[in-house]
Amino acid sequence: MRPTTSDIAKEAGVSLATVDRVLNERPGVRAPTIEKVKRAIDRLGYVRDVSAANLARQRTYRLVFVVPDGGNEFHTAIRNTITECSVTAIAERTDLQLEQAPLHDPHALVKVLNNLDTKQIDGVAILATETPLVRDAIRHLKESGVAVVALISDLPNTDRDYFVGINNVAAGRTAGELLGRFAGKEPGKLMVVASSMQSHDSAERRLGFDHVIHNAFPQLEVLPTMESHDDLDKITRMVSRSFRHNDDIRGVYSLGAGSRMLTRCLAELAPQPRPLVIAHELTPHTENALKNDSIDAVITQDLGHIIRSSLRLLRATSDQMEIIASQERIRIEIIMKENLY
Amino acid sequence: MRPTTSDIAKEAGVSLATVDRVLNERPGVRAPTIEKVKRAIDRLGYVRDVSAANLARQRTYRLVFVVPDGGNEFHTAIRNTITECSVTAIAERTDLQLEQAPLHDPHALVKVLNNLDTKQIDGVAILATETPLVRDAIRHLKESGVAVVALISDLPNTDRDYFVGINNVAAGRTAGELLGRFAGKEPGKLMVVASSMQSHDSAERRLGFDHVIHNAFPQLEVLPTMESHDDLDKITRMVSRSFRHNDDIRGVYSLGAGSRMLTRCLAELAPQPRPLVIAHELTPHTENALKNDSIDAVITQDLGHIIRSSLRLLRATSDQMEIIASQERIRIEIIMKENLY
DNA sequence: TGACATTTGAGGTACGTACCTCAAATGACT
DNA sequence: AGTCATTTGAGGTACGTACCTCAAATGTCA
Repeated sequence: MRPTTSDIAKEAGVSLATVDRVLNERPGVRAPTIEKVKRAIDRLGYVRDVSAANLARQRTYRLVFVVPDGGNEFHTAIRNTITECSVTAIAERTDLQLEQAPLHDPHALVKVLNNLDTKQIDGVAILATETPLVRDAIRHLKESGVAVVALISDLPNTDRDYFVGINNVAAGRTAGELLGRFAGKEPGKLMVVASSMQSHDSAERRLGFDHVIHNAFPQLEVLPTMESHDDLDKITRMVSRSFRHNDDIRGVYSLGAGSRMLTRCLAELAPQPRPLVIAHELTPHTENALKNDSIDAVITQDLGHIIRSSLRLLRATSDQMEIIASQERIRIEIIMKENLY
Repeated sequence: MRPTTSDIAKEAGVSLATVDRVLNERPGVRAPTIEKVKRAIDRLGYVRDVSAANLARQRTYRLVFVVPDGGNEFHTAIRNTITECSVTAIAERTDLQLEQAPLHDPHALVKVLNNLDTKQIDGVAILATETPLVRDAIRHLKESGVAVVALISDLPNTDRDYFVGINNVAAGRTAGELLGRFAGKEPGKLMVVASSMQSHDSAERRLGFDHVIHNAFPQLEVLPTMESHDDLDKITRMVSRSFRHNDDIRGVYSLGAGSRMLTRCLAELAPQPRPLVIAHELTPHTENALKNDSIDAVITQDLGHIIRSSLRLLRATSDQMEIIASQERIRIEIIMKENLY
């Protein structure tokens, strides 16, 4: 049987109330007494029964996810995953609230963050790009005792507690290795398309990609990044010009999540047989593209894992509990037609 | 606030005791009353507070994992993962017990299974090959009210409640697609090595592999499977003979987890540049092999996810709770040097 | 030593559910 | 209508922890 608080009280030779004060870090216990209790806890191997504790505490975790509104199918997928998780989260006494803010509008985002009632909230998960304004807003949240995690794109110079997502340099390297190996020995050029190089992750992916291609596949030349800014006409013009100027394009790397436009304009513009295509983020669209062979591979991260990991981290942080880092690592996943299901 | 049993009692116009009888399927309630209560449950969206229930019930889940002893580094990794998980499982009122049985000795396995005290146990997770004896033992467990899941290798013709692992045909297809694409257009032969074709998973992987190579990469020829039976001399002889007879071996596919011997004998026997190598299961050894470029890719499944998913499924089954299938799917992961970390 | 603050103990209630007992109400059947 | 079995209600205790109050014990300092 697991030891209970009373067992500790007996073992330490103190009363239940004192054990309780130590366990919940309530004031009014002298240092030596605290030590006595802690030693008893160690000796008996006591672990607090979280279920009973939450029951007694009537504890419900109130967590907020702040993610971009509208945007591409990836952002939609994120919002859907959060909504899905909020159902099962109820069983773990966790209320999820979804807040949206325009992706490239720091002011709007900060307004959302500052409007959060820090008294009511235990943690916030944020998917955004880092700006000084955002840094200040996060500092304010942390100072109010709210746990903060960065989602998918890290906010390294802020006070966030954790980053939940993949290493984007490594993701770019993975794309490079895959594309390089698929391309074979013949020389050729690689097109790189992003929706915007504003965001940390795109820049990091490009970095990793270039590095691997340059070192391991020198026969391939990486062309400058084309930024679509989510504008179909613009990207069509750029891609079309690129194909006219370069007759030996072996592959295309889509850095961001806006692959929908890319595949559409490739279908029109690309010579046959089409160049290799590697994109990021598994969405209904890229899934389809894999199935009908218009994309060769997708580098992705499991959104369900990301959200569930965020939940665990936010809860643990606001309870000041320890976390097992190895169980929270998000893998860089490679999805091809055959391991899609 | 979540509705409680008393809320249901009020809503249904019955007493708390009756609600309790319905919830816990105790006898002595007439059908129409049961209906009334169930409708109230639906109307209020009541979900039983599992923590409180377990607390009241003094419920601890006693689960047993039966996995192969000794064996290769993959089996060691499984045992380690189970041991790791058993620590965190305590916080969820779950006691894990690890039982070992020789991999290819059905009698020993069945002895272990039959020795389990079904009165004391809530669920069993089994990693084994299917034989009639095993089928009977599992039936017996199920009849005694024990939940059963098959781990990693399915036991399709038994009474197991769930299979936790990847689709091995798809895994073989993935290996095929990867190897085919890496190999390029030139013709060549592919060596396939397994520790034993006894096990379902090896056979299924081979099936998927052959299928993809045959249809998508007809320039490649798949050689007959070589069975190592975990014998280094034997596998060395076979591989050596194969290299002598075939001068155009482009790739090697290691079906099972026994890649350690394979890479060792490839290092000695394979011509330079070495053929492509794809193996299964990420272990310290394959991880190392990826790092020093003696393997090109590893197809794997996340053992942590598998164990944790098994825990959820076993607990849910023995509580007769519903499962969210989408959250329990195990992905076929592709690991290369760059997404290893 | 007395006054006072701090620390400790004792006891209580609460959380939501499980499970028990006993009495009361209801229904079925003669 | 009376008997009896079945169904329902009322009330209780318990699980392990949190958090509250009040009294008692202990320590500190003048």
